[in-house]
Amino acid sequence: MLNSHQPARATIVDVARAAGVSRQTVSNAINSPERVSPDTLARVLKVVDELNYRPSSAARTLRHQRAGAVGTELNAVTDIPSDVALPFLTALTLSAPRHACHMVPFASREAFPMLDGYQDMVRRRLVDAFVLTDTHPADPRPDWLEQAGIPYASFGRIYDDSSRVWWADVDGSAGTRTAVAHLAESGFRAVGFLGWPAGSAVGDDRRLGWLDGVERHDVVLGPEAAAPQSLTEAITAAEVLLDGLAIGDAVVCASDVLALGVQQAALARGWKPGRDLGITGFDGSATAHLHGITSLVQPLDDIAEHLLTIVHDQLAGAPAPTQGTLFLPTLTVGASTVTTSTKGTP
Amino acid sequence: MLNSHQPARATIVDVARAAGVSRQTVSNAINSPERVSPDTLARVLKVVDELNYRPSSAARTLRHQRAGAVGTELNAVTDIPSDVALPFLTALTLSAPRHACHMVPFASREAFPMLDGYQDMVRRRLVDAFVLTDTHPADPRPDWLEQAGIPYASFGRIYDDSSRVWWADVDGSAGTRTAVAHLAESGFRAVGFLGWPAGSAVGDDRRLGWLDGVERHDVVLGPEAAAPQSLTEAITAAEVLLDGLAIGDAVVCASDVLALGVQQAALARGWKPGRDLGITGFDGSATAHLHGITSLVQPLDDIAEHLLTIVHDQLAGAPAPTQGTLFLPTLTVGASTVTTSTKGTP
DNA sequence: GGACACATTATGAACGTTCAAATGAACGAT
DNA sequence: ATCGTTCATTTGAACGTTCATAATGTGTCC
Repeated sequence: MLNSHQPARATIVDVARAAGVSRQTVSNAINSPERVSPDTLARVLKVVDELNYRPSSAARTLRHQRAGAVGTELNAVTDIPSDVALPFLTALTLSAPRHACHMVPFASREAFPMLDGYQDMVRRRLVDAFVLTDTHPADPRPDWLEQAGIPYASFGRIYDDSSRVWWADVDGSAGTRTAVAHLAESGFRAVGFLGWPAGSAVGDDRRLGWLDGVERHDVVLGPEAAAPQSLTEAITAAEVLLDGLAIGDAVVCASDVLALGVQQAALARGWKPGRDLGITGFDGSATAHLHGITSLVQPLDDIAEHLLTIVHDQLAGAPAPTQGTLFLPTLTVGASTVTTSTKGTP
Repeated sequence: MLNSHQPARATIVDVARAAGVSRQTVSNAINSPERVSPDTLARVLKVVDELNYRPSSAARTLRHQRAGAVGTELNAVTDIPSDVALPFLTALTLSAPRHACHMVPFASREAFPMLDGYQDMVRRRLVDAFVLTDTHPADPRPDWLEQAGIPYASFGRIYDDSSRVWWADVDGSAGTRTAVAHLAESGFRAVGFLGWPAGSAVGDDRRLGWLDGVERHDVVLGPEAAAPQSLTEAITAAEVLLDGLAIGDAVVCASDVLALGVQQAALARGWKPGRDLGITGFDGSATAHLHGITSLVQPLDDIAEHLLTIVHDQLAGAPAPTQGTLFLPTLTVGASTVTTSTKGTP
């Protein structure tokens, strides 16, 4: 008996009846208040409040032929989720109400038929648009979505084709340049680099920022090494890298996991991160936070807001921008670049 | 011109016309195929396929007075997200289609007015039910939802009131008991415990499993210590704990972060995790995976499936269960409990 | 005072679907 | 031959909203 029936929910006609006006006047009071006289507006809104009325999103969707929802795929294929996936989804979810929509996540364990989930959501008209993540070269999704006329926005460059403009990304080289500047200010001498194997666009970009930063600031060019996104391999690579560095030097890393590898390798040879060796990571992930590693935090809130603006504009038929947008990461300082320890060397 | 208009989407009447039948027959062909003759069924389904028809979820929602969606709140208040939040949401998202629904996340930066998001989604009829996470004692949500007649299911016990039955959780004591058994089999001698400060129901439960396991298996009771969910504090506590242990002993931890603290403390004194000291964590988080720590993986897929079944049953008016459900975590072995290293001691 | 502009409110229709009830056809049983 | 029965299919209505349009009132100008 407890959960037999939800309390009868008020509809627009209930409000209209109670306020002594017509459906349409209630609709106007909510959607275009300027079209209704001040006193009736007040009366209607009072009733709306009393009855706790909110327009049914389903009815609106049916009428407007617009779901008011944006789909986004959760990566359920790899076991280890990206460190930024949840914060990014949270940022999208927080931004969505500002764009009068909500997010609808979907996922699939199949690696191959990537488009199925997208097709299904479109056909059922559950979403109007998509936010893509983890776009890679030869990604079929942008192509398919454009041909189907479905708006989308990608977190991450679309490498396929430079004519694609519906994306926002983090300015990697600006980030590592900032990291070098910070290390220079903190008094570190030589600055090395631990990146990913060459060929990754994101990684190459971050490496360039390091090179550029070293040139611009008062630090010595240190050695560089590369490792895949794995802690053990990062440690191995870091050990070699540290052989070419001395106490008082620093390492800029292309990711937080790589930075963690450097930190572990440093600790293994008795170097205290921060005091003896500067280390910076990239992404501002929970991993960096947990281990006190200075990192470059991605402005996920801004990016999410921008991406939803993009799809909103597309739905409204606004003209396309001429290019994608880069956002600057911000440096958060952790123990790994703080030289003045309580028992530290001057 | 590119994205001027999406291709005209087929509706049920389009299919009906093309197949030479009525709306309702198409509807039946999709929803109750047994009610339509075999040959017309085939004909209709063929047209459905050709036109790529899928019922509009908005129209269905309006007709059925059911959103076919389940809301779940993303924690946007604390900076550091839970390690299991994303895998759990992914599991829910994967399970949802099996229950003919989809997930709708929502979030708020406000810590205080927790119910606002829930109220809003219900009033707009965007969701039929909720999946709760991070339920805590004196949590207002279960009470409010039950009074409002809104189905819900909680991942995590509802401590308030034992009459609450709409939850599923991980069997913590069974987990740590399994961990002790594994350590005993692996030949570790004494087994200590690093937990959270007493008073947390989850933590106390996991501690009991350790005690119980030590009693049942051929290991010596080691010392115990406590630390909050912070790496630096975990390391500090672990240092004290290790003073009471010797090479060949082990530590069971209430969480992966605590286990990481033990691992770091062990490395700091030159003990190799696995070979010299067994370490187990809890949750099977990305942290544990990254650092090669043996952990107890929560069966998130099963839990998600169960929770959606619960809300589905509530919506269908099925009788309530008599109690919540516990799920057993499974042990994944990492380097932190592997004694036979390539260059190891026999 | 009548025509006109304007502001405000009201009415019919439609979005796409499914339920409830009606229609028609086939088939035995009486 | 007629009457139920059953099965396959169709029709009318409704879910709640907003668009397009119509109706109403209110004042202004000549």
